[in-house]
Amino acid sequence: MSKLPDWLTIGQVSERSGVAQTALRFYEDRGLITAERSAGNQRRYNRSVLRRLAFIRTAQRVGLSLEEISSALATLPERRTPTKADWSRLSRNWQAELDARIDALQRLRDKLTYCVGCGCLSLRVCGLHNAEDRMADYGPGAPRLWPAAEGGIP
Amino acid sequence: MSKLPDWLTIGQVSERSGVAQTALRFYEDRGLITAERSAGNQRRYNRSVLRRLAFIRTAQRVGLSLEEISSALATLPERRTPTKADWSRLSRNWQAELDARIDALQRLRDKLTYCVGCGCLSLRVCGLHNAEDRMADYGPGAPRLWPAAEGGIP
DNA sequence: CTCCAACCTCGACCTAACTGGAGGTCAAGT
DNA sequence: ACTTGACCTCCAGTTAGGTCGAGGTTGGAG
Repeated sequence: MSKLPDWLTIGQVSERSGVAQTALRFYEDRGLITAERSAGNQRRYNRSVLRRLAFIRTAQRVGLSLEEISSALATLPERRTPTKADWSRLSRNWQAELDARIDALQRLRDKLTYCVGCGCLSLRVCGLHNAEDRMADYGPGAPRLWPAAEGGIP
Repeated sequence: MSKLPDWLTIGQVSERSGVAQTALRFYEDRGLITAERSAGNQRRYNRSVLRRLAFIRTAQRVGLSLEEISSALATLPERRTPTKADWSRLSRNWQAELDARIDALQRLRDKLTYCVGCGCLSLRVCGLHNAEDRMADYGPGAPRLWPAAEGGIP
């Protein structure tokens, strides 16, 4: 049997994940990933980092900040086995956030679908248009568009 | 009947939309929104800007850049009525993009759901884990994680 | 042992998306 | 006429998420 090592160099991780080496060091700096070091101080990654990176990039792609991702991943110890309780807590938080974002996306998409039919984004009179101007009802000192998004995108 | 004006000041738009005045000027600068000017050079917004802002913020929240949003909105003339052809083209593009993102989000969420069950994000042996390490199959000079995301988030 | 590609750190720089401040204008109220 | 507050422009600064390059070290092949 060939004895392929059970770790990866930064170059290998970069190539396999498509994440630049500079970004990998940056992520490490931010605590999103970790690596052992060789005798000569070079990074030695566990294969599991690939999964972690896939997770990070996917999360990022859908609009989550590195900090949000980081604090989620932080609750998943890379060394110790996480307790099921840790897991459930993290998961519950994320599910809510993800559900909200999926919802927002779908509404955005559906809005577009409707509008193709009626051309209302041209911003004249339209049922949808008026439906969204409801916020005017709150009068001065009016509410924010996304009260639920507090702590989301600033 | 009271004669409430058919336009809004920047302060009113800011309050109703929850978007800072500085951001409104910034958006205008980037061509995302427009405004008439009063005799004294102050911005006078059409109510329709509120809908546009809702759209912008929603799109942004789900990870689209201002440039992407801008180029989409750019095809919707605020003054002329857009042709149905314009509309369909724009819509098709966005639908695809949005569908892709919704998909990514759902996969992310479902992954989490599964993992709560098996604890696989602890990064030991797990069906899912291995399923994702398939990229190793491509060998060196391997592909990117998201070949389809070309031109997406950098 | 010698090479050289691949690695290291550190600090400067970059883009996107804003925010804040300085300094000035405008319109309404007293 | 004066004051006040909402507005204007312009420009510098901030945060997130990185990239780049200089200058130095490592490690595997020959």
